Amino acid sequence: MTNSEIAERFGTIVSLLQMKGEKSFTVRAYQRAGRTIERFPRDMDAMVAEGEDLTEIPGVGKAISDKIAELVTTGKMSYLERLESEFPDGVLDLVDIPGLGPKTIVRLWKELDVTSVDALEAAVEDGRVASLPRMGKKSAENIGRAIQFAKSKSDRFPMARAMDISRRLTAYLRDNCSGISDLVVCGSMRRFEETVGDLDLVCVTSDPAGAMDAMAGMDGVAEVLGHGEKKTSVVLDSGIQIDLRVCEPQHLGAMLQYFTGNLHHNVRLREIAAGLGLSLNEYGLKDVETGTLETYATEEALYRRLGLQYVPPELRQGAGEVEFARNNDIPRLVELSDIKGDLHTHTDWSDGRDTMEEMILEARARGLEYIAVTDHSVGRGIANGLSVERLESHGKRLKELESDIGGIRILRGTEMDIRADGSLDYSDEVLDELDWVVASVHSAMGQDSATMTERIIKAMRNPRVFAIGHLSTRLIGERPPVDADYDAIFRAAADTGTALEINGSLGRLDLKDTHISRARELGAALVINTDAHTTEGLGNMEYGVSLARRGWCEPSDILNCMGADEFISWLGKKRN
DNA sequence: GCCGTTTTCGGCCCGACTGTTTTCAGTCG
Repeated sequence: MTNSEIAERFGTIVSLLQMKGEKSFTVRAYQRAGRTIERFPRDMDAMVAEGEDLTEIPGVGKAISDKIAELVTTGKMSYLERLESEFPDGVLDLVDIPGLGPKTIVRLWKELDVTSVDALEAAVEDGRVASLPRMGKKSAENIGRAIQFAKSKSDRFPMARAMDISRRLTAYLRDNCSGISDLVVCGSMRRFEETVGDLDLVCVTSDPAGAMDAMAGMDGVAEVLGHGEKKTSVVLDSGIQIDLRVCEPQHLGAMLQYFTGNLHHNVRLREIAAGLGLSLNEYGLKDVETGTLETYATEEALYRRLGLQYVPPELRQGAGEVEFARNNDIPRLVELSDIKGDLHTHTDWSDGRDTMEEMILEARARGLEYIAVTDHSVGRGIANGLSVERLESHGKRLKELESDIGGIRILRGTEMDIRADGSLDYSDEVLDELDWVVASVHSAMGQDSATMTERIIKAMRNPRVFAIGHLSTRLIGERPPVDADYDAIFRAAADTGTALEINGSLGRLDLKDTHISRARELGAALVINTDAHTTEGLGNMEYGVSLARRGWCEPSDILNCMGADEFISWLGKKRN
């Protein structure tokens, strides 16, 4: 059973406990535990099998630990089954309807015998919902619309899609509102989660009403959920929700902090504030005794006042980072300017759009000291993979360009297929002629865990393989990651000195954050690459860096933070 | 249900908006 599946069960428990009217703190304990488990870098399955103490996990105590153990060993959780038996089937489906909370769901069930989405729809139409006390025509209409929305809405948006929407949205607001001095996209996008639920924008403007109206009146707004003086919420035709909040400049620090989150990070900060006799809200810190408000124009100042080191947005996951900040243990995370080379790029020799020359010039313009051009190997027929003969010409051409273009070192590379049996697409003799080899899985992705694990480790044992590309092969929202023993792969990477790629292409973001942390812990070397197929694709480095930051990477963890000379000498050592 | 530079018991974050109400409950983030 995967961690996600376990987390899903905990999500169900949370909904049921809320409907039961259980103490909010109990509910929150399950909520927190579920979230922690979902993101935990190791499988609960394996930890239980190895007899490890789950209560070491933050937010997991005796009760929850026992429930996890029962679930992974028997496949069932008696506590959950008991809870489920207290509610009719179908009531849980109502939880997914926005605006409908546990209190209302229970009322609908007890007072109208509504136990399914269809029954609710009928009750809205025949006026029974509107006739309930403290409900009314408008509430019933809203529920009706929410049902339609829930039926059509997509889940969270992959980062690639959300980034695109966010860019157009901020451009629209800047073009259509006068007086905007700051406009920051906060929330999960600023934390660089791999998917985004909604977009949270914070805006400083001399014309708040204008910004509120511009948001509500934008083309492509399907529905206005709220339209107040300080906050406007809309849903776009694409189904994504936008929350725009305006504030005054002296509140910006607290406002950014508040809307960047995540929830657990913010709760932790408020606890710390409370310990100082202060109450943290989106306007600043309020002295509990006197009611005086301290305001902060920057997040840095706010964290400092709380006795904390500044926590970069990517780390604000409510996973212990606040304690690190308290002890001044937040490392200096890798930044885009630390990256000196790109080690995974494609040109029109295989399935890239642009020429070698264009790609190299763009890399140089971006300030890189070196670039590996890694067109596909022969096995990628569909991607115009290079035969041994073409690979030879490819390398020659790159050497010519290195001297013609100048100012950037060029590595003759390949992104070579790891075949289904773990053998490689080029012979050792061919690989010996190359400067840099990334090996990747592109086929037979449905193999069982043991086969896939052995396949990848076999490739790593070849000293000519410098790095494994996009290890999990997932495409966010499209293709699941391969089934493999990732811990075993990370250990083998450390043993063989093979680097693992952090692929910054927005559709991939692979390794994912928790795997990065784990691989780093186990001593594997990492590289951040763009997997660019166009000159613009070289901009993916920014995303790869954000992802690496979510994995707590420092420049020393990342091979391509080395300057060209140092890196090339590392290559020589690795090969021997 | 979890947890401890306030604590092994008694705490546990805070405000905007809406709808149906005349003062607030519910939901959301």
